[in-house]
Amino acid sequence: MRAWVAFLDTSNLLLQRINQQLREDGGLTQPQYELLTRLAEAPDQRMRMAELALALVTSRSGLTYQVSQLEKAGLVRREACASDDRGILAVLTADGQQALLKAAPGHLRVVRENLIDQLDRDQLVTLADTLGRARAHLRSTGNG
Amino acid sequence: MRAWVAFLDTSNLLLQRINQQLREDGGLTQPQYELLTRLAEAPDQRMRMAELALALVTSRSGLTYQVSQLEKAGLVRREACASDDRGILAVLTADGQQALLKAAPGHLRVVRENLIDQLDRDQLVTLADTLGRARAHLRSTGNG
DNA sequence: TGCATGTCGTTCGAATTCGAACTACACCGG
DNA sequence: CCGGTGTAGTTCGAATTCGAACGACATGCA
Repeated sequence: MRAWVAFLDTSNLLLQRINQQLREDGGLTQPQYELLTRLAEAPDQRMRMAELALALVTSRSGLTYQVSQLEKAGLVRREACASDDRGILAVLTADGQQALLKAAPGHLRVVRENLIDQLDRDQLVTLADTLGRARAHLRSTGNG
Repeated sequence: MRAWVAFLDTSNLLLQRINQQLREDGGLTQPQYELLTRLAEAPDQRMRMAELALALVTSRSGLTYQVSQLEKAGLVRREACASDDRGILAVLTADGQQALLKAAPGHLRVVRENLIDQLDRDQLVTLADTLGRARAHLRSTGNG
């Protein structure tokens, strides 16, 4: 249980720092940064809404809101899905790329200073493996 | 970086499950459960507002809101602070105790099933130590 | 004592989140 | 082709969050 409390505290503290950093840096919030990152890593830099919502662990309505915000800011574009008329693809724009490149260094610095540099390499590898395992279990039992 | 992404995902997934479980179980939310727990662990089951806000990693205004909600529900009581006329003490009531006892088993079960049981004892100890270290660093560099 | 600075908790408005209800479309068995 | 069931994305209202501004009190120094 000690582990869980430490886990939650660390998560909250880090998110606090990250949001603070991103706000000083430019107009992005943490959820928005995360969203853009997923799009940047996706094939053709586009993703289905439902898939994106799952990846970001947010509700579909919440995703609709954030994508709308980013679309107004010109960082993301909506596109119809060829294979499914119901589907919408969120696509990263050139401006979105730029915003991500601009915000990335500060973001990486905060994560590095506050998490990575506090641990040695073994601890870090163990942490990634351990949490990867927990995440896999959580995803595999999704709502069932 | 893999570690940080896994960290964030796991945290979000677990919070999702916990909130879902608590909602099915009875009227508490996760932040409220966390708040009551801190009070239950505190000497005389009471804490200063500012101290509580720090412990829960939330804003002071956010804490005011949650304490007001819990006060309306009768689970928490506000008390003046003897040593500082500005201060307010949040105090756990008997009903608050009851609510905590009622919600605890389900909460513990979810954390156990989804995190603790997925790891062996070494991993768990390492995780607690590792995150404890990161948390200590984050707290020691608080806003400075 | 009197003033300057800082802290405590609250209030306020804006932004973000969620779940439920809804519309449009896909898919399957007849 | 056609109804029945399920999924995709959005809209809506309610709840929660934050930061900034505020009034009340504490603390240090002259």
